[in-house]
This record gives sequence, structure tokens and C-alpha cells, in this order.
Amino acid sequence: MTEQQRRPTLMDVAEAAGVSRALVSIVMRGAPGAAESTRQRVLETALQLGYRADSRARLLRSSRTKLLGLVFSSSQPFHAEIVDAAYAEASARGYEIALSAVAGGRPEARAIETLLDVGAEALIIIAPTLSMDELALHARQVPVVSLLRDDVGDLVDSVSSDDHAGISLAIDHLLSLGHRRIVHVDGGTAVSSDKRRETYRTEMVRHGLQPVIVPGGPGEEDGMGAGQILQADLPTAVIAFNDRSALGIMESFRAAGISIPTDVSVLGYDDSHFAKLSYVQLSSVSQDAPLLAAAAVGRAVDRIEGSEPPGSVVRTPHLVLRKTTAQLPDAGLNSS
Amino acid sequence: MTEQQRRPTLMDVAEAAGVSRALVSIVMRGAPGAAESTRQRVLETALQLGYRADSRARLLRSSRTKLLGLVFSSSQPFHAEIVDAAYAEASARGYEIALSAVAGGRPEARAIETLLDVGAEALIIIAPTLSMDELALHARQVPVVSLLRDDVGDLVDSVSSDDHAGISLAIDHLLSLGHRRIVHVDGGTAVSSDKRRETYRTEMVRHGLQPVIVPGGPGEEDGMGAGQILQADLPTAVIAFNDRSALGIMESFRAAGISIPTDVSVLGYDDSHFAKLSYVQLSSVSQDAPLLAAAAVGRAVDRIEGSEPPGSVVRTPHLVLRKTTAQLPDAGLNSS
DNA sequence: TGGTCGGACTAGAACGATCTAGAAGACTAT
DNA sequence: ATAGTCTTCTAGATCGTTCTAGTCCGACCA
Repeated sequence: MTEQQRRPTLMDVAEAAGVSRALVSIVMRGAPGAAESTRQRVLETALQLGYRADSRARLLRSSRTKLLGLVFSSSQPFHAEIVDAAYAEASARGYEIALSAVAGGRPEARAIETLLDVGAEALIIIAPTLSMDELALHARQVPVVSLLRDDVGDLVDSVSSDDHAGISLAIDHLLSLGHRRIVHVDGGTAVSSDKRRETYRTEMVRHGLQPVIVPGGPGEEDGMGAGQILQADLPTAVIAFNDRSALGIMESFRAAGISIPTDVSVLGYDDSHFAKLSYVQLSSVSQDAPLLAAAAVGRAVDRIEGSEPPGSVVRTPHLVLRKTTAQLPDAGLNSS
Repeated sequence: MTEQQRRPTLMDVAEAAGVSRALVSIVMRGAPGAAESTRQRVLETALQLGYRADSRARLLRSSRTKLLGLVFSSSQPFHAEIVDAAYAEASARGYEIALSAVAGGRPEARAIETLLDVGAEALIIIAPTLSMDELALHARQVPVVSLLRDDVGDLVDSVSSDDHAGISLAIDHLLSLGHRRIVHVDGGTAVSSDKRRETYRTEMVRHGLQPVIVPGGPGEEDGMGAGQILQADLPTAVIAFNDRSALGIMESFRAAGISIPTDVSVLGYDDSHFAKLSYVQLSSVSQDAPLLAAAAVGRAVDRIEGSEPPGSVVRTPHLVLRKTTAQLPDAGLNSS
């Protein structure tokens, strides 16, 4: 049923309109060099035949593909937000986005290859896990922009959020509420976990406070585990590696009858969907995904079009205060 | 800096290896017709030059693109699971997947066009929102498979989960635990909300019970709202439209001091990531995303390769029992 | 009158692969 | 020796575009 009829080509339109292929091409891409009257006629016949340019042939000929390759991880809700924003920014800049997911059994390298195969002019990789060398290798072929990771060598662009500023913001906020026993639950092996942990450590020391780091991870379960540990010697405030971890921590506290923020303040990171839920109302450090995405796309386009050298863009995150942090009642008593 | 040198072509490899382009082509795609010794030599020089076939040219020539277009919604975590599984199944079948997201400001129609432009041989659309007519229009050009929606006319394939069976399963399970006052919190305008609601209604009646439907929606907040309403006259069991809604319901109960499953049993739908969290442990109806994805990909490939007529595949969901449903202590007393 | 200019249009060569048809050489069968 | 068959390899057409280098023709100017 419904035998797929061959889709019409430039040639078909040209014949039907009684002109040359070249002229149809000119008309279709709105280039100058066609009389208004013929232009109309050609457009009309094209519409009638349901003509639709074959992007493969088009791209093959004109070396430009106007394609931006975007590698994301299908299991990260936060990446989805970025994808969303990237689409918008790219189309505003006159580019298309080719998506490629990293999934179970589909490593980053594979995702990248696919994108290069379809002719992406630049690569945007969200939180790349490849080594600096591997990234540099690709960067020799096309501009590569690393998103959310900045230690990528100087052949690769990076757009990231200032983790140092984010953690500092969190600590300052808690300090201003009178907290002094502030603990960090880290992200284990997750990207940017190291930087957040180290910033926490140095900032605490700088303020003359004792840093305490509880091992964690990027998921709810990791937070749960850390929460158990914390209960043995409850601090007055906790800075989690991310929102999901914070959720786990809060859940473990709740199960133990510890109330938030009365007994302990909790701060998340990412300002994700969860943080905004009415029954969570988690205060969190926002990296502002749409802005990051726009910056990454902008960077990629600039690299393609201009001959700018690679560089890095760092955006400053901001605090979104909700209901999980509160003033310490008996401020300034116990310090370590 | 690192001027992008033109990427090597078949011609370059051919010259370097001292053979014809055609032979290189044969070797590169592993076709028969080359002596083992030359094959090795060609492969080696190709590797040395960093040769990589240009998919645009390749696809232009060979009418086959071996590409499956997959349209998903970037804001749906459940879709991400499907994307994951689809990749695996497609590559097992020798196909590639081209992804296109529906996002804010990027309607489904746009996503589909992009995929057709790159030459997808079939379209898999997760929970399509287009009308039957619009879908049929595309189906005239390429096979279209609708995933998670089955009222799509008979030109379009569909792969869906049997909502009727899912709800029946849920009701039967609760009945077997002695529950009789079972309420359904529906999904509002979400896809397949209607079918689940109607099945609930008829199944309840069939068992001689009074159906009670509380309006809801697909999100946590919707569940919260429904939870408030339910508290006025607490049933012994609730079947939520999906897991996120169930989460909201449970949260509202928890806030009111109602304990689960002692005071009330709650059943979710989707068996999503959330349901599995150790502090949630939600019993849920699983649609088994990987299986659905595999079926959709399989269907698409069959349509492309064979000349099978469109049809629909329906998979039966199953119950995953965790800790939110329990035996009713005083079974069989009140029945509305 | 003739030369130059510019607008509208076209023929044919790219782009980088695949595919068809056939050539060259080695081997076997008659 | 001749014909037939395999295997290995190649020349050249082809996919549907865009690009380059024209051609044609009327208008304008000295």
C-alpha cells in the first residue's frame, strides 16, 4: 500500500517550469539573479510538485552544513534542559542541531563519530568524559566546545559554570545565617566534584572553620547514605553536591525525625526540576542551563565563522533561596 | 591555529595505496571482491590518513540511508529511557538512529521535517500529538511508527502498552489484598489518560464496586492536589495515573500524617526511576520501556525491509510490587 | 555606429561516495 | 589450443545539489 514514489528533484521542477536546474536552485535558496516573474513561477511549480531539497546533496556540494553536533547523556535530566535551550539558540543563529546521545552501551566516542559522519561543523559535548588528548584530537578537525567541564586543554573551548563562585555563594549564605558547622557531601567521581570539594575546603579554612567532607555521589541513594553518616554528629548545615543528592540527604533526615530547616539547613546544586517542587522547596545553586547552552552555541558558531582562537567562558551561578535554609537560632556557640 | 585541513577522501586513500577509488570503496564497506592482502594494505593507509567516509556522499549515492528517525520530548524522563533502548536495538539491526527533540518553541512538525531532511527511512514518534491526518500524510512518504499511542489510523504503525491490562492488573492486585474502596487519580489531558480512566471505571463496575475518580495530571503537583481532596474521605487504595502523580499523592498524605501502606495503599504507573528509589519503593505498573522501544524499532525495520502492511503491536504491562501496597486488615467491611 | 555594461539565464563541472559493466590474469575443463 | 569461469581490479556513470564561467540580449553612452 501507498508505494513510496520517488521524491521530486530540482530536475523535475526545472522541467515542469521550463527553466534550467541552476535557475531553480537560485530561486529555491533565494539567491539574487532571477527575474521576479520567473521566481514566482518556479516557486509555484515547486510547491505543486511538493519539492523539498535533499539536504544530503545540498550539503555535499556546498561545504557548509550549518550543523552543530550536540552530545548529551540521555540519563541526565539536567542535560535535557540544555538541549532545549540549545535548539532555540542555534535556530536563532541560523544553525541546525544534530543530537547524539550517550547511553548504556553507546560510549561518548561513538556518539561523536556519528556526529562527524553527518557533517557537524562543530561539536558541543556536555560534561565530556574523554581525556584531554582525545578531545584535542577531535579539535584538530572541528571546533570542540566542552560544556560544564573546563579542564580540557587549550585546543578545546569550554563553557562552564564557576563552581568556585557557586560553593562560595553557598558558604557565604550559610555563614550569614549564623551557621558555622557546615558539612559538604561530595559528588564522588562525578564531573566537577573535585573542584567543588576543594573550594569548600579552602573557603572553610579561609573563614577559620573546620571543613568536614562526607563521601557521596550524584544520586539520591548516595545522599541517603551520606545522611545516615551525618546523623551520628549532626552539623547545622549541609551543602550537597547536587539536588538529587540533597533529596536523599533530606529523606534520610526526615526518616530520623530531623526537621529541615529547623534542625539543619540543606543546600542543593543545579536548581533542577526537583528543587522547585512544592513539597521540596529546596534552596539551590543555579547554573542556569539556558544561559550556559546559549553561550556554548554562541561559542561554537563564533569558532566556525570567525577565526577566533579557542577560549573558555565561565558563567557565575546564583543562589535560589527557597525553604530549606534558615537562620541559626543560637548563633555562634559551637564551632567544630 | 590548527587550520582545519580538508578531510581525506576515497581518492586520497586510493592514490596513497596505489589502487582505484572503487576498490577502496569495496574495502571500506567490507564488500566482497578484494584480495586479503590488498584489503589489509588499503585499511592501513586509510587509518594512517585518518580517512572517514562522508556519510552525505555515501547516502546520496546509495538510496539506502539506514537511518531511523526518532522524535522524543526532551522534558520527559520516560522518553529518555526509550531513547536508550532504541539505540541498542537499532544498532543490533544494523541501523543508525537520528534523534530530534520536541522542545519549547520546537514543535513536533519541525522535528519531523528535520529527520526527513537528513533522509530517515522511517519515523518513530513517541507519544505523537499530531492529528491522525497529519500522521497519515507523512506515512505516505515513509513508514511511521507511533509509540505509546494507538489511535493513529491504519496507515500508521503503533506500538503501545495495553492500558486496559495495566489498570486491570492494578485493580485485581488491590482486590486480592482485600481492598474495595479504590480510587483513581487521573492524568487530565495527558496521552492515554482517557483509556486508563475508562478502564478503571468499567472494571470497578464489573466487580460491583463504586468507581471514584479524582481529577489529576501527569506531574507531582497534580498528585499533591488530588491528595488534598482524597484526605476528606480517605479510600483504602489509590491508583495514580503515573509515578510522578503517585509521588505527589504520597507526599500530601505524609504531610497529613497518613501512613502508607498502613492507612492507604498507593499504586503508580510507569515503574520509573523514582519508583525504584529506596525511600520511595513505589509499587507500580511497568510498561517496560526497553521492550517497547525494541518493538518499535523492530516494527520500523520490518516496514522498511519487508512490504508488510502497517499494524499495531500491543504489549502487556506487568506489576512491580514494592512497599506501597498492603493487605487490608479488616477486609470486606465498608464498600462505599 | 560600435563598444561596454549588466541582468537573466544556462551548460557543465564539481562534491565524495556507490554501482554497473567489463578488463586482465590465473586456472580449469574440453 | 580454445573456451569458460573465478577472482581481482578499474573506468566511468550516477545520486541531487551548488558553483563557475559563460552566452544572449537589450540598454546606454560617446
